[in-house]
Amino acid sequence: MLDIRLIREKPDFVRERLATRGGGDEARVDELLRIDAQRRKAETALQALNAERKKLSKDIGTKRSRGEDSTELENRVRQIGDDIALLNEQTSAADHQQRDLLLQIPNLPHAAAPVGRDASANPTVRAWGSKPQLANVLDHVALGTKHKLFDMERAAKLSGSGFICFTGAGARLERALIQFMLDLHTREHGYTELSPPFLVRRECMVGTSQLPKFEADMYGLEDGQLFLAPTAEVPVTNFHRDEILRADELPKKFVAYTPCFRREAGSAGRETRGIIRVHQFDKVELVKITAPENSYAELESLTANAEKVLQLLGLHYRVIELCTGDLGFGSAKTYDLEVWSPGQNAYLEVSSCSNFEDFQTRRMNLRCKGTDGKNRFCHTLNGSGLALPRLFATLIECGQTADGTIRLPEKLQPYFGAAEIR
RNA sequence: GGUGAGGUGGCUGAGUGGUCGAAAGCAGCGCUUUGCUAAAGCGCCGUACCCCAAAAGGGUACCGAGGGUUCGAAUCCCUCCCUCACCGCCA
Repeated sequence: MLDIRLIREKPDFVRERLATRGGGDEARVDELLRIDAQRRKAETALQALNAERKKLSKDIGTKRSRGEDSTELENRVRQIGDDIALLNEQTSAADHQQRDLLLQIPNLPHAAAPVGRDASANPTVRAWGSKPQLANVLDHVALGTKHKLFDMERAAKLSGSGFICFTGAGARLERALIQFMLDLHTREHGYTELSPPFLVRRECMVGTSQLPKFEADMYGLEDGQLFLAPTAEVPVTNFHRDEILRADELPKKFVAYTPCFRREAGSAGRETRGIIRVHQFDKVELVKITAPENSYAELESLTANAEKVLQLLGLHYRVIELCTGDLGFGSAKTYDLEVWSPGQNAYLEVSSCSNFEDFQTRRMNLRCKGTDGKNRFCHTLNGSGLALPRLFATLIECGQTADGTIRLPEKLQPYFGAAEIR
């Protein structure tokens, strides 16, 4: 959520930054300014009336205690009460209107973000490794079928299309990857492991900005209050919601494994083959809560932490920075990690590392006390470390050998319990 | 799911209709005293928003959340959330 004061004081700046996203949100600034002015006007009038009522009510108390007649005062206060009720309604209506609108407006892209319309304008920041030389490449679907690593048809029988059921060695490989990544981030990178609930309240979804705008993409329970978490970002970032953290306990670094549930409404057709895009997938997520001045340095290290997974698995990848038009709703700056999939003959996004600055903490009222004793909104960051299905797919594709076995990276072998899948 | 007891400032905890944004204690900050530490004394010590060009200053709201009663609500009533205890059910 943007700061209404920033919008009030620098409307042109806000319009200009929003315009770089290409979503047309800059057009809402004027509406917001109008509501803000209304709100403040009503609030000022309301406060004046409240002050008067407060004073007169005390006078009534005084008069009564002296045994004097206070009927006239009471009538006056009663009248003020009616006016207050009216103004109160106006004030809270304007207040809600303002908040509702603010919740719909995306974050401002970082000043240095590459400006562009869509993914084609995303610059590559760096790359690691090189494409493997493979002959007669089978893609992950063929490999998975051949080695019985997952069963798409039976998963559809259970839950419909877009679901996957890992089987046998495939299920074990999935589990090994999760364990491997959790160990790496907790032991080598200093993250605290969280195992959060997968169902989260509506407020949490608003806090991390999945709601109100993207409700159609979420799985909600019937009561409308609980949602299946679309990413561990939601429960983990909201862990400290409504708190004031001490400066000396920052940054908070959390890692969590959870399944992720997404309707992916309207996304069928592209990049949906096999297990590339499903309604439920596993992910290990990194989350940081930082002091405002450190968040960009923390984004670099968080991204490096995610990259480390791919490096240890020996998978070729590139890091791209999202341009303004491709940036997620709440993010000010995002790096995507894309791993090379020989089967898809394409790079696949396996991680998205973002700095939300105070966009989320404003929504969830998460602050920290500065050394000057003043409360400030923390900055939040998150990144996949990593998403499982695409990593799984790439791993088996890259591990395929001429003799038909799938060779696993050395680092993973102790977790899987074998060097290869036969 | 049922019954009962609760939710007050960083913490403990008083407060059942008016002068209560809220006693007191602890923690924290400043000053005084002191050879150091300690102790004692004094003062300060919540958050958000509004007015003001800004500062100074002034004001309003907030005692789990939201409604209601009342001239006036931390205090009375209703709904919800949460915590604790016991019962039921259950991996």
